[in-house]
Amino acid sequence: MYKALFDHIEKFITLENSDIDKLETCLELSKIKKKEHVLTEGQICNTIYFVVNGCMRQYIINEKGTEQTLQFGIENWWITDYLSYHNHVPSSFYLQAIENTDVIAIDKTVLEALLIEIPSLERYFRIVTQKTFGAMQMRIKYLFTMSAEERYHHFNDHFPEFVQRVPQYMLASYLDFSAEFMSKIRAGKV
Amino acid sequence: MYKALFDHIEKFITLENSDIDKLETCLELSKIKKKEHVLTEGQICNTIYFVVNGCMRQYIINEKGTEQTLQFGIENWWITDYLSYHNHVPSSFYLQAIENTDVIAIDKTVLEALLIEIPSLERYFRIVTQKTFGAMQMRIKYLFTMSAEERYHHFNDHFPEFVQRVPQYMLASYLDFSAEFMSKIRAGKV
DNA sequence: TGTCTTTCTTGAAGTAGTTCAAGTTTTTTA
DNA sequence: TAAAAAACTTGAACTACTTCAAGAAAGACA
Repeated sequence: MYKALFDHIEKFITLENSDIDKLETCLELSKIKKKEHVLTEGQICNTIYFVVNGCMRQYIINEKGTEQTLQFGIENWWITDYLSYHNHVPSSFYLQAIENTDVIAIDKTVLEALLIEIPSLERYFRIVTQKTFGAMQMRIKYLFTMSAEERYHHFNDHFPEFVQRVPQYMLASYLDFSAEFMSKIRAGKV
Repeated sequence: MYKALFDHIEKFITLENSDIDKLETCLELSKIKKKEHVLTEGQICNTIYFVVNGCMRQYIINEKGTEQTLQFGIENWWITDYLSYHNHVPSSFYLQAIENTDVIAIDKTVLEALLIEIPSLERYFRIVTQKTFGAMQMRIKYLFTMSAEERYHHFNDHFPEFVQRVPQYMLASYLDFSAEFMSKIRAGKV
């Protein structure tokens, strides 16, 4: 089960066998049930999650009481609240499983120790974060330049399987429009 | 002039004197004139920029021919197109100085060599990128939950000096509304 | 200093989305 | 397999913005 993570790491750096052993002793697999939270608003986030199987999401509840999904995390993605994690401040977000999900959860103190033991992991996390940041820059571009309908079709063209996998209302909020409008787009009534 | 960067790095890691010497030989200061570009759409981005003095921005030109600013970079910020940088694909963005700006520009090949020579720099970049990513997550939250007027006041409350520093139309597009609407918000006509 | 360019302002008209409320369909659970 | 819960649909009314066009003000530079 840890293999998913080892494989992912080895896309970016080379691990010695001894590193793999060290890593293995630090990791712990955790099963998150659908709808279960691993972080809620106001908590301090001290953990970083690698999704092995399933799907997580980061969301907020706005002042109208509606959930808005800001980020999804599927297989081979890391997900956490980096601001709360690094600045040790209460989180503004919820982190929830939207399927039964297997994650590797690494506690901040464990990770710190690990990064000292295996410095090349710094490189791994640096590259992965920068690439994710690059994807986020593109997402902002799409949010800024495309209409709701264009965003939906663009997303659907690029990730058709994923669109089938999550409730429409979550995807709607991720693409920054209402669930009702999503319905109308899909029905061609717009 | 490099001191700004050394100081910034030492907020996160400790540099040996020998590291500082190594670093110093690799860095090159570059002066970017106001309105000058260091990256235009379609180019591959092979450089990462640390702003010492002045201000840069990342922007696009949308299909109506209007510029939309996606990101600003002021003193002590790194700015680049991470997607183009890592995936070696043409950039979707422009990177431009909006004031006469001093940057430390590090070429990808130079940086790669540097990171091998000074592995603790991986840690520096990892932490800086993750913190910036955290800030970006908050930005998305604000874009999703606040009205145009709220976004303006919120930004103005947090960065009043910066608001004075850039043209309103650039800030308007960064906050994702039109320059005209910005005018009306400021005049209280909304 | 004057001229050119850039930035900001204003109002009127238009529109891409939201909100609400109610009903229907699908999925989950006991 | 029935009942409950979650997710999706629909139309009508509304609104937070955009767009356009034109003029005014401020800033830059020859």
